[in-house]
Amino acid sequence: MRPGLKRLAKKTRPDSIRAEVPATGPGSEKYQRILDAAVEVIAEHGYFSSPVSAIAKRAGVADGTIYLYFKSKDDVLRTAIDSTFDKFHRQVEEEFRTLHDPRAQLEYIAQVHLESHAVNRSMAVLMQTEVRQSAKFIAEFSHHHLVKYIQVVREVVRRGQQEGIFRRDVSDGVVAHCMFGAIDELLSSAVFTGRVYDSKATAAQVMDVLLSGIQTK
Amino acid sequence: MRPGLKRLAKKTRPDSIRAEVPATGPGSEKYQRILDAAVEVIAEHGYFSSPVSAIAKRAGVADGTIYLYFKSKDDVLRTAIDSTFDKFHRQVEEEFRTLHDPRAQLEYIAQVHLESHAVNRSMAVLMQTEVRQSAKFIAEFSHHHLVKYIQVVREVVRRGQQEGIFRRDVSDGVVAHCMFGAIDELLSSAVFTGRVYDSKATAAQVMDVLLSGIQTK
Amino acid sequence: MRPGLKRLAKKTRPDSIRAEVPATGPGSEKYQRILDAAVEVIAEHGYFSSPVSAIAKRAGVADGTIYLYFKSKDDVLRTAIDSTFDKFHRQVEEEFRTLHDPRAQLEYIAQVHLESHAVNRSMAVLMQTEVRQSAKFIAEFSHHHLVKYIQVVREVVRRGQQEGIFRRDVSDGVVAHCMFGAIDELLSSAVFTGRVYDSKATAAQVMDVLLSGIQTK
Amino acid sequence: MRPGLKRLAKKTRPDSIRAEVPATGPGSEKYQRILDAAVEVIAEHGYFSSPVSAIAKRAGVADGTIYLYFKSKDDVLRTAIDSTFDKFHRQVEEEFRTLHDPRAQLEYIAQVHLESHAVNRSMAVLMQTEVRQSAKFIAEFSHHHLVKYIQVVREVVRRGQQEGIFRRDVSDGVVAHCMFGAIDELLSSAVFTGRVYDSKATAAQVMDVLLSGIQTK
DNA sequence: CATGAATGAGCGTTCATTCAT
DNA sequence: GATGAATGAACGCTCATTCAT
Repeated sequence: MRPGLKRLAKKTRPDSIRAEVPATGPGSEKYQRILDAAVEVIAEHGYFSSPVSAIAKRAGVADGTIYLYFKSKDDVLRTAIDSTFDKFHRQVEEEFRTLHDPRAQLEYIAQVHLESHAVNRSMAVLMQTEVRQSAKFIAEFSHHHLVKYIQVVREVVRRGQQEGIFRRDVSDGVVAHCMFGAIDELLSSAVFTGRVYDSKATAAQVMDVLLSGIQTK
Repeated sequence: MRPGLKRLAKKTRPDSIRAEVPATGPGSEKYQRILDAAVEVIAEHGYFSSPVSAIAKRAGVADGTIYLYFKSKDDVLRTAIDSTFDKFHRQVEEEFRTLHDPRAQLEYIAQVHLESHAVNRSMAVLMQTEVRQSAKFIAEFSHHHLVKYIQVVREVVRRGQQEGIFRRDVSDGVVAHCMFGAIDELLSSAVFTGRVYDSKATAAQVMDVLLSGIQTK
Repeated sequence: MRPGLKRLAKKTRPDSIRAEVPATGPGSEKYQRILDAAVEVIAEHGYFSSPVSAIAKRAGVADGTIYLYFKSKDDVLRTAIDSTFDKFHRQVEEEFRTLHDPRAQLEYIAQVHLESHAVNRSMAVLMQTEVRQSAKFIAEFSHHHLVKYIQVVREVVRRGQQEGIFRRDVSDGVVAHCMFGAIDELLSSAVFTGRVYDSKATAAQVMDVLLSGIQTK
Repeated sequence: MRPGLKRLAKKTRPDSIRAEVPATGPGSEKYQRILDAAVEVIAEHGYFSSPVSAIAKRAGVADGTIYLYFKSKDDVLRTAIDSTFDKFHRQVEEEFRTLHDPRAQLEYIAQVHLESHAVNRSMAVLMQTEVRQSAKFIAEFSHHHLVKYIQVVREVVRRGQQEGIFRRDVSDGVVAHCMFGAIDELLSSAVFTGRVYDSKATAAQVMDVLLSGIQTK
């Protein structure tokens, strides 16, 4: 891509040769190893109780090496959280292309959210423990991700209301927060107790409660 | 030493009466001032960014004084969180003596939970931001409180199921987590955005969703 | 590797002629580029605030390359200072072959010294800011150069005294230090304030003061 | 002084009892010990080669203690340099009250300047080695001090010119820089070689050269 | 010759905790 | 009981230097 530009700048090194992955870039193996190590260590001890040296050790690199790949300790955590949310949103976006029923869409979101536990337990712990921390640098950028998540749910709820599937006399915002909070709490509880569950089945149960309520008719 | 001063200050109250409240115990005024200061400061800057000296300054005492009342910095935070949960449970227990309808009981819990924001904003911030921290010393004992909260809700749900008010085909655990999570997330969102709301009205909305679901009949 | 490129650049000069200048020796182009870059960067930020990587970048070489041409970071600075003093002494020596009047000799030294600002401003800054640093490795070898400078002036003064042009009742050492210090301070002041001046005119003024004093007769 | 104000704020602690010297203030013994240690260590190894830990060790305190008395490592050096210049200016100001002849005034300045070597050799080294360093934070505030010194000399020179004692056809700025430079260089040379001299006699010699020139009549 | 990723010792600074007063 | 000066371990981060390629 943009071959003209590149060729102009580095005429002697054709794109065909190691065009991908700059040595210390996001794609390199060490980059990923550091990220994974950081997620593990921070999940175990918390951000502030995880010295950079502990992350480096877990990743099998020297302390200083971390700073070849990331600007700061903050940057490592930020990157890990960003990429998790990004993956979540990409997955949801992809599925929504073929899944149009609002009920099914909500259930899909619930399921993907709950699956995170199984996919990467450390990351799930980290998301539960650090994302809402009050340290301003984390809180502020994390908040942005949560807002985006809520917005996606709100849009689905609004569409469901327009289509007459959902009640119009409840606030889409309240519903979105309730749904996110319910799922997040189930996940959180599992994270803290070490319980495992079936994501699909649990998602179905949550949706049943959300859609029909718990009161007998 | 300095017996004159002491006598001057306490002259009106014989030692025999103050015996139950040790000078540095939970009842003393300074004890409470330190706790309040800690909650405020930690709510503003986070636990790890709140030096003990900042808490001492806010409380109007010397740094060292804190260690006459608490074993450690951890201990201060732990105590603050403990007492908040204790108060919550006492309040719920008290109300349940006269409030027996499971629906009303759940709504009462929701309302008290949501009210915490208005009652002590700093404490609400702290509960949202520090309680789930992964720093082991906080996470582990916090978990105990959350479990107790969930258990109270589960019992109410189970009673509702026995009384035929709630559906029997949903798990009381899932319902409890959903309810706690929904309320907590609404509170959390308000904390982060600085929004204010009407606790009673919001509690009613949440209960409406939880009891009746969002699906049109 | 990349033999084509190399051959293109050096095609006109057979190896037999380049034999005297080892590839990484003082005569090579890269050697000089590194020295120049070092002087510039150090003049801008100071020795201790100039990472080797910054010098390498400015010189357009890799960090490691510097160590092919110099033993250490110290060595780069030392070499730069050495070569500046050497050039100064060579220039003075050359001129003295045809310039024999002690007054004219002193004025020539003053002028060359003051000209350094115009010739290479970065080098002038570096000479004013780093040469007297207390970091032992710099201070000690710099001192040697200053001593040599003073000695040249002393010899001129002594010759002037022998020739009856200069008073015999003042110490040649004191005079030499006064002259060096006066010129150096004028240069230093210009370096720090960014002022520019006419080297010849300023040299004349300094010599006027030194030769005739400031007192009215 | 300002007893009303003080009494208002601290009514219970009469001024007569330890009215001077706040515990960590500039007057305390440890404050001075740290300053002295810093001057010594920095004079020996240079600012950037003097870890705070080395200064602390020399002062016989823990590393952290330094930060109870100074804001930063910079602050220690800055304070040392400031107080030296302040003392110099106070001394000159004081003497000028009774010493009015411009020639005598210049000679007094020269003498005080040269005496610094004997008074505190480490401080003299530090003044020679760090004051003109290029590290911006030092250079900029140091420059301010040098400018003030030069200004004092210029004023004396101008007064001498008005009184007809000094030639009017030489620039007061050039004369001031020459004089400062000459003295500073003599001092510097003594500092680097370890030579000792008689301040009064040397000051007299410098003034002789400056006033009468080195040329025979 | 040239590269630049990797190293790890060393830096300035913070802060929970202690203890002499 | 109360103080706050003092401690020193621990932190995040930098950078001179090496060495496999």
